[in-house]
Amino acid sequence: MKPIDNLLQSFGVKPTPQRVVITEFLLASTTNHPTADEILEGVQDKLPVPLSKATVYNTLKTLVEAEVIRELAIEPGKTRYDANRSSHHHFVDLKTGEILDISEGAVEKIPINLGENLEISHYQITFFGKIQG
Amino acid sequence: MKPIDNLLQSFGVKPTPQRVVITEFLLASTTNHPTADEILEGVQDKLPVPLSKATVYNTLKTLVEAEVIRELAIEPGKTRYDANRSSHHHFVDLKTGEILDISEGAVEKIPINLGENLEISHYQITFFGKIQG
DNA sequence: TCTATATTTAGAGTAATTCTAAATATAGAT
DNA sequence: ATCTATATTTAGAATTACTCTAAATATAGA
Repeated sequence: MKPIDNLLQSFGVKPTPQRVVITEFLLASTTNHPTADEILEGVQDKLPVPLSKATVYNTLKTLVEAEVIRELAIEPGKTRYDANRSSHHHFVDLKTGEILDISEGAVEKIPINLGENLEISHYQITFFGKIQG
Repeated sequence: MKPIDNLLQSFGVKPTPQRVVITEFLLASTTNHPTADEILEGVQDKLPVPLSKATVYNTLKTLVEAEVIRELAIEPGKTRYDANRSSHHHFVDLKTGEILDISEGAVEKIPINLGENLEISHYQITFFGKIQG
């Protein structure tokens, strides 16, 4: 059995061909965090049957709910998807819009206390800047 | 002259009635960070003329470009607007979706070094958690 | 007041996402 | 292997958030 099949199984998701190729595509997309359209575009040739956008959206929803992938709200109006399951932050290149993952270990832990009434479960930092040539 | 008129003037934005009521509405919305639709809904009675959604979107764009307000990408698919111009982060209540501003001073500065090739211009933290009753 | 420019408007258009209903695939019972 | 119930996928319609267009209105400066 393919390793992706195992991954999906272990998250309780039945590994259909559509889900497998979409998950593979996302795992291979380390710096672009594609949108649903980009996923459809990048994946449709990898199946012997036509792939509909409804399936892409259904699959992404299934994978998000099973916590195989994460949804990203970085630019207004566009939902991007991220298959990096380790805790991490993001760096957005102000020139190109490229989005890099920043491992949690790269950023010192913030000592936080926002007051007694705010119980923090997690936080997410988005850095904006330029990638040096 | 109204203080809002002055505020808009000082950012180089001509204070039309539509812009004034939209800016007032946003300044009064400290915990909900409304969407364009919520703004249209909340503001249309405050003018003697009908307010069109094109005007709401035009005005929001003008205000964002003039840096009177900020656009927020927190939930996928919805753009929210924030008239708090001081540097701040956000706290999202996982139960209600309510979004609170967290002043920059409430969070210790992070000593950051993401490597030589990443030049950070600013960062933005989103905290997720629960507001204690 | 006149004229040029800016702003606003209603409604059409577009892009991203969701819904619907039918077709196909799959898993488990026989 | 076959049958049947359930899950998945599909094409296309529908919805939502947003943008565009062209005409009407308002405003600023000559």
